[in-house]
Amino acid sequence: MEYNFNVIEKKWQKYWKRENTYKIVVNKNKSKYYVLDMFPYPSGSGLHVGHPLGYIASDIYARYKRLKGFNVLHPMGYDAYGLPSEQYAIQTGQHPYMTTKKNINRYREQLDKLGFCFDWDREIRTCDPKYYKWTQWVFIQMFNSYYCNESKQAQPINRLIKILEKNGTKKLHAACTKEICLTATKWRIKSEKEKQEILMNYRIAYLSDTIVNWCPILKTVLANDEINDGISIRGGYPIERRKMRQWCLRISAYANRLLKGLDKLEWPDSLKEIQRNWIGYSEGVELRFKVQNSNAELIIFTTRPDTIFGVTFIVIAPENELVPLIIANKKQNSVNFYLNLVKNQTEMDRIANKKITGVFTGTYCINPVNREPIPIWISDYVLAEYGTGAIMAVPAHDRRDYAFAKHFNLPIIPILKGIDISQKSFDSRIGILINSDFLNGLTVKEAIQKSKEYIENKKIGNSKTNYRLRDAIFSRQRYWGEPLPIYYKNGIPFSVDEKDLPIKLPKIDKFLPTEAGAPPLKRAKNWTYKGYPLELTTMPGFAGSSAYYLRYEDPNNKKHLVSSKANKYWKNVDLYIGGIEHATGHLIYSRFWNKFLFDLNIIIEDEPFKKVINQGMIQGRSNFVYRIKNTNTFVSYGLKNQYDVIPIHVDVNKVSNDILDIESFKKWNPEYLNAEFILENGKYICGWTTEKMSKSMFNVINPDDIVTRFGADVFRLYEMFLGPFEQSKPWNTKGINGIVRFIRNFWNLFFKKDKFSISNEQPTNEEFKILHKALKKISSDIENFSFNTSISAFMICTNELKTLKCNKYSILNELVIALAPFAPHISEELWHLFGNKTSIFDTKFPEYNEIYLKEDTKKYMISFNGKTRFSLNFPLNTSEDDIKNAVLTHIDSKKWLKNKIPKKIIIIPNKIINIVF
RNA sequence: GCUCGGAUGGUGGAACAGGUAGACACGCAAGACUUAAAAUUUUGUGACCAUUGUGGUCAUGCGGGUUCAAAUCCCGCUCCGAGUACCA
Repeated sequence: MEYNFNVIEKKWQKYWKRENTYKIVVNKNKSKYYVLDMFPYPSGSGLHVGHPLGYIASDIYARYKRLKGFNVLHPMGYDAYGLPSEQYAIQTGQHPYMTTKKNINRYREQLDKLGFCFDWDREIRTCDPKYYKWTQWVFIQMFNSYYCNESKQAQPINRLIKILEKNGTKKLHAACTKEICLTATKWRIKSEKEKQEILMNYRIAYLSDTIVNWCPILKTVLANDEINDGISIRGGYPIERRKMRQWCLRISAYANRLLKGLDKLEWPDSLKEIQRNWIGYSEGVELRFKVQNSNAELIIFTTRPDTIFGVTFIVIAPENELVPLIIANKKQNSVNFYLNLVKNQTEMDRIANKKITGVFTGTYCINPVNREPIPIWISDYVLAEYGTGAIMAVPAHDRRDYAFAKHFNLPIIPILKGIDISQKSFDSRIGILINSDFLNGLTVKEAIQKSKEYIENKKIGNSKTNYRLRDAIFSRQRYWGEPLPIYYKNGIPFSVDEKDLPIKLPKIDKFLPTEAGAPPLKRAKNWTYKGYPLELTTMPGFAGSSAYYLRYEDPNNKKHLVSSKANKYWKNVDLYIGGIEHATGHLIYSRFWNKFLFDLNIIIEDEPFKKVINQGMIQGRSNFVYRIKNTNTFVSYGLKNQYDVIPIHVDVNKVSNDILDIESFKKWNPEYLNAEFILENGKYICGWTTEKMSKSMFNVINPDDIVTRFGADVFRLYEMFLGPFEQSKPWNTKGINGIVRFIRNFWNLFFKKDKFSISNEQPTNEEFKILHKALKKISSDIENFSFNTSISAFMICTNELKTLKCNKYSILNELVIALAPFAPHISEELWHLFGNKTSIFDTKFPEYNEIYLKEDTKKYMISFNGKTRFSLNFPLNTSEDDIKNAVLTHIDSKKWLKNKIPKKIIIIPNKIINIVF
């Protein structure tokens, strides 16, 4: 009987829906397993074949775990806030909610066709007020918390106020924007406004003047992970650096925990490495340099205190607050000129201009170790936001300082023995110190240690750990995002009362910023709370996705983000599947939110995702035709070198197995209607290459088309068979026939002349062996995410059973269950043909049994000098001597070995016998 | 620049811990079936040499090394990919 996937797939999709097969509830008798996909942003163009890759893998794994007896939570939802809907709204006036809703429906339709086992009752959308109520709620908790460096966790801001009232800032171990010194008396006499400003210095969600990435075209601020090379990732617009008052999250306070936490996670090493680099741990010292003829002190951070005798100048960032205090009178003009120059360049200019610029302040400071005066310079190669925004320059041992010194003709003092610095600096940390007084003769490592001790003993500085990780800027001057639950009373920000959440996004007539440049929410009527104005900015894209996994655990809870009962059962995500592009964005922010909620005792795990797997990208496979220059003649791929040709992208849907469908190509574009073709072997062969899947390259494959032609099961199997899950690979419909054949062969095992025909005979040992060998490989491959090889095992097994004409129930029943995670529809159909009345997913995954895999003889490879020649079988417990003798006899019988005498015979039990001549 | 990956037939890729390199699949070639094509099916398929057959030589980016034995471990290089970048 022909396998009619159209009928069968629809039938079972309806059945699963009707029977609520995938509805999951807490069940204390079963262990939980939480499989999560990174939820999609529903874009207007729908899914292409690359999108479902991760969903298929998670679906297979979730079904597998379910069959293994776990209570599997496998939800899905939508990350609904985003720039494209907003841009579309600005252009068309259509409310982004409508666009988003339409896109979500389209996504759902496409996802449903693939037969996933999501529990749709738990669906969430980040733009739903019922959901973003909790995003706002977490923000309020952050606003009302500070980070205590002593207990290493978030604490209520009221606790901080009590400490300030009692001791001032003296014993305050709190993460802060900048160090403040204040006595309790002084704190008490501050005005309410002043007090609130001081608290802002400590809150985890705080308002601050920071240098931000401003995109003048989008009229909004962007985070570091939202830009690349000075250009916004969404839209590709240039970025400027501006100082603005913004809401920020003090993620930097968690830097150390975020770094340490990585060690116990089962994440890909590359992903962990990216996060480690992004957090950027560096250990060094902070040194105080007194400014000559002034009370000012410059604090600089260095990881190389051993180079202190090589310091020949100091450089501070143009934005450094101390700049006005330092400039000598006579240099006022030239410094101002330079500061203006720096201010007016965009981020892109700064990156593009590798030019060395800077200006001398006319002022000197004193090297705290050797008391030498050192000139202070200003240059934009020093960043205001890292360390203290000032560096000690050691041109002999730092590439950038070297370039600067050469450019402005400043002295260069080497402090390591026997190095050549005539062409470039010597940056590596290997060598013996010279020119360095008490450090002379030490290795760099020893010198770092000794200089550190010296600096601390002399009280001219202290040890310090710096992180590269910056606080997250949390304000966006946009409409389509969660409103911040903040209102202003006399200019002082207060958080909205929790019982008044959610603060719903107001209706506005236009989605653009106002003419005066205020954020779009300024357009809203009555945008107030208790009569006071509400915050105008909205939350960034990562807000809604930072704790969404918790909401799936208890999606309809009106009182809590997640009940402790639900959280105690479902805990955190066991397996999280998604792209590596979220390494420095979503995956860091969620870890931070999660740790914060953990500190507040709202949840019981301090990491959100135990195991992460990154799926590879599916690239497009573009096809080309070759047009002979200035003609309408196209030449086949193999002959193109004989002509002067221009390659042209051709729609991959007009090509099959790289052979062009000429008629369909002619109709594609009126220009080609009368085209001529130079063929090879009667065919027009197209060239091909691997590129990103995109409309402009005509290489987009729509999963709907594949499903229509081959069915969802074949599509699922083929995506997994394409190659290793974590590797990027091009889509190529060419090989799909292999899967079609496999499914047909598999199906035919159950049928004889169009009739379902299964025998109840006892299988032979050989048949059992075939089955159990496959089961062993399949289950271990699923556990290792090696889906392609596990499908190979199915193919081998199917072919072997086909050869044996085996249609025995005991064999096929188990095989069908094993296939169910991959091809749920066909398996469910066959399962019901066996006479079962419940879903196949309520049964148990078959265990393999070693008994059937046992061999009575052991195969030994016989190799000469390591090169394998032939193999011999020996009964299991043959002694080494017997084996040796047998081998020697065997060699003797070979004519061509007559004159050779073995020097040594090495026997590796059960494996190999190597004979050395 | 720094960090992390990777390189295996015509193609996608197998090879668990160093032990038969190329599983499985695509493609290709030849045969069967067919008026023909498609589909199906059988056989072959790393390269080279030899051949009635058994066989032999070379092969996992390049050059070395360790080992009885290396795609796998070590050292050096080439190329490709990813992340990050005046982070002091």
